Amino acid sequence: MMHISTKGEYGVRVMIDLARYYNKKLRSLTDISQDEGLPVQYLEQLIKKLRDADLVMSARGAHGGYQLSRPPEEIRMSEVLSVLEGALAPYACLSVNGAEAACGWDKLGSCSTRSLWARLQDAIISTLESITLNELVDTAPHTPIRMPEQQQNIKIQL
Amino acid sequence: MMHISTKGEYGVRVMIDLARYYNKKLRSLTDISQDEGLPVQYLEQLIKKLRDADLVMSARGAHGGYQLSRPPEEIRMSEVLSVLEGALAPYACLSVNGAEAACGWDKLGSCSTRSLWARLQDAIISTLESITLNELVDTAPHTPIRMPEQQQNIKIQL
DNA sequence: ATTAATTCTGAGTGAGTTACTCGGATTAAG
DNA sequence: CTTAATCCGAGTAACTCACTCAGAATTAAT
Repeated sequence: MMHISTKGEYGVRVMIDLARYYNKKLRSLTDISQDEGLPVQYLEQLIKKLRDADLVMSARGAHGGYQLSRPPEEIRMSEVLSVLEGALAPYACLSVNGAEAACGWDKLGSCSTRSLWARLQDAIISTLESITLNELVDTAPHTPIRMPEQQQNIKIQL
Repeated sequence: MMHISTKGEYGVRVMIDLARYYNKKLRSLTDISQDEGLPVQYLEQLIKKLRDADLVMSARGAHGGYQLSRPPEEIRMSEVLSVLEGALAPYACLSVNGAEAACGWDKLGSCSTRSLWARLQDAIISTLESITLNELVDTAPHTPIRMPEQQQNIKIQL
């Protein structure tokens, strides 16, 4: 029911790749794309978000590329994913700063589902905050691969 | 980033409504629709899933309607939401019976993001399993309302 | 200087999903 | 027989996703 889009999936893979080369050398998108098996031009879009959020730094021109702007152990998955998937709660029910306006139902005094989504959100956020980039690097042996067949969303089964 | 669609949101609201009338009387969709402020014909689709999953029972004809097939305290939100949102993990990375085939990357020996999604899934499932219908009924005072403005997805902010 | 390698940027696109609506068939109560 | 309800399948406008395309800007190496 809940799914991570390829933005999140690919973006995390890019971050893991960059973590492997942290403090070693710059990584170009074509290199990342080949080693991780992901479409370059799509990655350009994703990494722009990561750069805007100051999670990665870039160097332009020949022999340019990207690198993490912080050590992997200081990068939490909550940050990475909220940047990639574009977090924002249009329904103020779930806005983080509770001061925001209420949703349509809430204004009328009874938002029966609010506590449900709130607890779900808490669970998601706290687990993602508890996982840092270096944990993922450690568990994954690095063997460059080719791209699998056409991608789709990754659905999380309940 | 992760969002609950109106299927999940509306479906939960319907279940809460039915829980309020559990063992009292049948509830017709038009009644539910008016009291909860939701489009009838859309609810027809949703409640079909709930019935197929044996979460609710129906009676046809005049004075027909729906009722829960189990007491609210025996209905977990994990059940309700998986029925409504249609759970299935196309990427076997996340299939519940671990015996399934691996995803494209996994076959090649390195699925670096697997442990991340697995931990996220665990968190989501366990929180939803821990919440039963009657909890939501208790916290929400019942005041029939009209439909708010046009609905959209409910996004969960990170 | 020129070329090649790279980041950057904006626009476009085909396929799929979402959130519904429409039209009607079936069933049962009064 | 009429009315109230569940059932069922199809259709649709708007949106999102997962990309691609085309090209401008920047820099290193030759």
